[in-house]
Amino acid sequence: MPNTISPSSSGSVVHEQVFERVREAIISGQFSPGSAISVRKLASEYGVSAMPAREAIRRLVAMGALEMTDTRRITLATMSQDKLAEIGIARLALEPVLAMKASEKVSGSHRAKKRLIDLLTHCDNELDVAIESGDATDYARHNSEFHFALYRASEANVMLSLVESLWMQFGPFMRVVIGRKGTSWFKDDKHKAAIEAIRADDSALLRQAIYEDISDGLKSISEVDFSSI
Amino acid sequence: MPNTISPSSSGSVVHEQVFERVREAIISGQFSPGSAISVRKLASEYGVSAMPAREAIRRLVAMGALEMTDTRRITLATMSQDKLAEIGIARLALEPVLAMKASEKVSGSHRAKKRLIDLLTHCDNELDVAIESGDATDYARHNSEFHFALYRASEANVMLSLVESLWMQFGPFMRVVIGRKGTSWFKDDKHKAAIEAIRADDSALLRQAIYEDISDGLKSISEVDFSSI
DNA sequence: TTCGAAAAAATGTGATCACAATATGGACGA
DNA sequence: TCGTCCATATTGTGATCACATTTTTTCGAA
Repeated sequence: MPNTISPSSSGSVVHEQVFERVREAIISGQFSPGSAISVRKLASEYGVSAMPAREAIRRLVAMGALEMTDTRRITLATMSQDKLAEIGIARLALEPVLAMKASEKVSGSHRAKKRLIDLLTHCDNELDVAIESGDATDYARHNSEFHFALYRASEANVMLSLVESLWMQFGPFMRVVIGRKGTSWFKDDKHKAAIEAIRADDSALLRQAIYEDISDGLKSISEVDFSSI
Repeated sequence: MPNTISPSSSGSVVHEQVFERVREAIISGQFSPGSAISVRKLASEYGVSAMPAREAIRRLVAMGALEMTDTRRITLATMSQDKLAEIGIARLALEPVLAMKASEKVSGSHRAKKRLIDLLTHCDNELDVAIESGDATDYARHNSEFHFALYRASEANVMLSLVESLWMQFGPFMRVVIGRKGTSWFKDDKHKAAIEAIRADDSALLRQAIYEDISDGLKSISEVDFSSI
């Protein structure tokens, strides 16, 4: 039981720790779309009682990461053409703005800017390793880490929460697509361009880079056959 | 205790009914920003046990409608200049798109289009009554009803959920602002222009009308003194 | 072997209790 | 009158149980 939650985990509230763990797992694609989740299974998996698992699940359902069937069964969110289109529109509308805000935030402080650039460079390097090795799970995790490291720097928590919700909804689906098409299909991201834009304090250019990064990614998966996922 | 939840309420799940009731109350501004909420109080107010109240609260916290203090107290979300700016950006990015999608959805069916126009006209008429009578609560409720009647017609549930989250966050604050400045301050909305745009199947024009409606509303409250709310 | 009905297991939900932490109100002293 | 401290009430959280419903498995008949 390597997933057992230790008392030292961040946040002394158990249901919060469960939520964070599951969130991480969902975004990095460790669950399959439509797969079943249950209160007791989740509880025993993390070595907690039913209550924290219930609360974490309730929260994940509210964020759209989990769905409840008509018979009150809990599953991971599924994907459809329409839903993916919606998520694409929302991502393109929100994430470039977050990126721009992040750039503007750190442009005033050399220290903060360097810290962000270093962090993003680190994430991107790990991403390149994942692409090289073809590990879809690592790719999904490090790609999300790159984006959210950038977005978090904007300190725009309201919009950040919306974007998190979006990522949790397409994360499991994205993981399947990556595993099917191969990580190399997604190697031409705009991450290095984004880092350079931050370095140049060019928030408009960063906005453009993130927009294209998202747009390209969406294009890569638009011709996927949904019926088999 | 007129708020007691009856067994016949929609959705046989109690915590869902509690959630809906509180959500409605929050959007229509029946709570003050920062006011205290507790599990047991909410439970007794709706005549239910603690569990459904807990689950409803958890869900509302996940949507940003409620906040948890550092000492684990539950309060209604508060507002700040930064937060309002974020909400404004997100609203302007998402809601006009929802409106456009709604217009495109109903433009194919005369019956659906007429139904939507009638519904929106009804909402707008009630809104005018609220403006006339100066009832801030009625204004808040009917204004939200107008917007969401439109957005729901888009059948874009992912984006709709994001927008709902935004409204629940600024709803209580908005209610205070309306009560302070008076409903007549908000009488120059673009609702009638929006209805006409739908009638003309001009989704771009509708998009513009909703954008301006939101933009004007934001402008009206941008000079509010936050420290007293 | 296959299909369907019955038995068994699993599941979400609601209710209640215990507990540690926090907030509240009042008494007391300066 | 004002601040400090303490007793009390309130609160979020976790744990456990019961129950109705649903899912899964089992087993026997065709």
